[in-house]
Amino acid sequence: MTTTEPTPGRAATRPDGARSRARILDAAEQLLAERGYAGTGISAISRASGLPASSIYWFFQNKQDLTAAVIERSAEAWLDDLGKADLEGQPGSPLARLFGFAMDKSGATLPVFGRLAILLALELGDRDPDTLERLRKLRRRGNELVGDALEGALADLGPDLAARFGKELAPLATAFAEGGLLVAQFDDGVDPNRLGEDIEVALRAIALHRAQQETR
Amino acid sequence: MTTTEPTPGRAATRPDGARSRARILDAAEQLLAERGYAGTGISAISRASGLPASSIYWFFQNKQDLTAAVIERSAEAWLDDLGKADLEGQPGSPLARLFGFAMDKSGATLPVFGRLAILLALELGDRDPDTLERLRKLRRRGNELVGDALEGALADLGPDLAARFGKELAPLATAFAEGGLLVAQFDDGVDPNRLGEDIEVALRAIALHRAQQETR
DNA sequence: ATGCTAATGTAGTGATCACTACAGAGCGCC
DNA sequence: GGCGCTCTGTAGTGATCACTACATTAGCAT
Repeated sequence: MTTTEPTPGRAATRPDGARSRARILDAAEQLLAERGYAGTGISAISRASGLPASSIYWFFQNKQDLTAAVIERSAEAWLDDLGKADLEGQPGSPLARLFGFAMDKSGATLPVFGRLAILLALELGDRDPDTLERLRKLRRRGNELVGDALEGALADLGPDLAARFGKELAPLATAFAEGGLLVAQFDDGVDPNRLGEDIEVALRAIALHRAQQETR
Repeated sequence: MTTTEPTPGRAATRPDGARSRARILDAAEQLLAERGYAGTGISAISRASGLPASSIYWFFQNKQDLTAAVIERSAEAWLDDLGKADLEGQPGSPLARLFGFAMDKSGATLPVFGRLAILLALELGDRDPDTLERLRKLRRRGNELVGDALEGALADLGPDLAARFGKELAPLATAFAEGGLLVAQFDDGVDPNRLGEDIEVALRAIALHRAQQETR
């Protein structure tokens, strides 16, 4: 019931086929992140990609399947960025570097996958548990990367505490980042350029606070 | 062009009319907060409210008008709650009390207006500037209330700093709260019950950090 | 009780929805 | 050069979309 496979949804074999598939994914990604699932029609994706609906249904079983592919691909890109940011020897603290990469290149907005994840999770909710679970799993992988960077940022608390709170607080860190970037888009009063620094300060304080609470 | 008034959208004059209007708003509010704008059909609202579509169009001009009314009403309820929480002499710090009220009674979820605002802002975006502006204005009123509570929570920094950072950081506080509650709904690892405390610690640290940065 | 109109019921408008059937184009391989 | 399969173009499916026209019911005032 949860597995899906009526008309397999072919993979591209010829080079122009692969290009078409990518164009469809591009168009669908942009539209889904911008207007949500229900607000994005197949005809709109067809128009934006320049390919007929029959091509869309050649590569993908149905709208859900296409959406799943979009999610997967945009998450891949996001995780790649996070991974790169975590490694390269760049200036700034690990967390600040991470937020530099996490923010969209075009400005101080949520990365596409973040928008997609929040919008789809809100809109589909419990009515599409498959998609929800897919998003959960991908976010968890992101949180692991954030956790590594956070551990680095908390190094001055000592290795034990840093390791523990890096893992423990990673979801909170992404939550704050997403909330901040989200709100910054339609609410002046949140400065996205200070967010990285703010969040780092915030998490260090929270870690210290939790540590103190326990020793007492 | 921005003003809307083709078929005025009557107000209820008879008591049963008022009840019907409220039922329509109830159903629309729940569905909109759950499935978004595009995902909520008039027929679904009709079904959920038990009233025919013609009644919906008796009270409201069109779907946009109905949505605007839903936003306005749910914001009113939200601001009421925030106001009450700010005044009553209850235990806990002002901010923690605020989050107690801000969270939905049914559990640790975003209040309906918060969900509505984020979902609609994400989904409609720049394509519906009227709605966006309406949301902005209501959120600003909420931020004022949060600012007052935050000022109380930062009282130990001295009256000047408390007043300044209460106002300055209020949008960030709501952003963190919204991000946290949002993520907590589909991501374990964020404990909504600790959020109030976490955010208070976070904001105090951020305020101190900013103050220190300036005096140096 | 009668008249007025607020509110509901019924039926339908054209447009768009996701999706399909199927023929034709054009590339890849022998 | 010809065959086969991938991909595209055209056309149309029934269902649902927001919304309307209009007749009918039912509450209120006099």
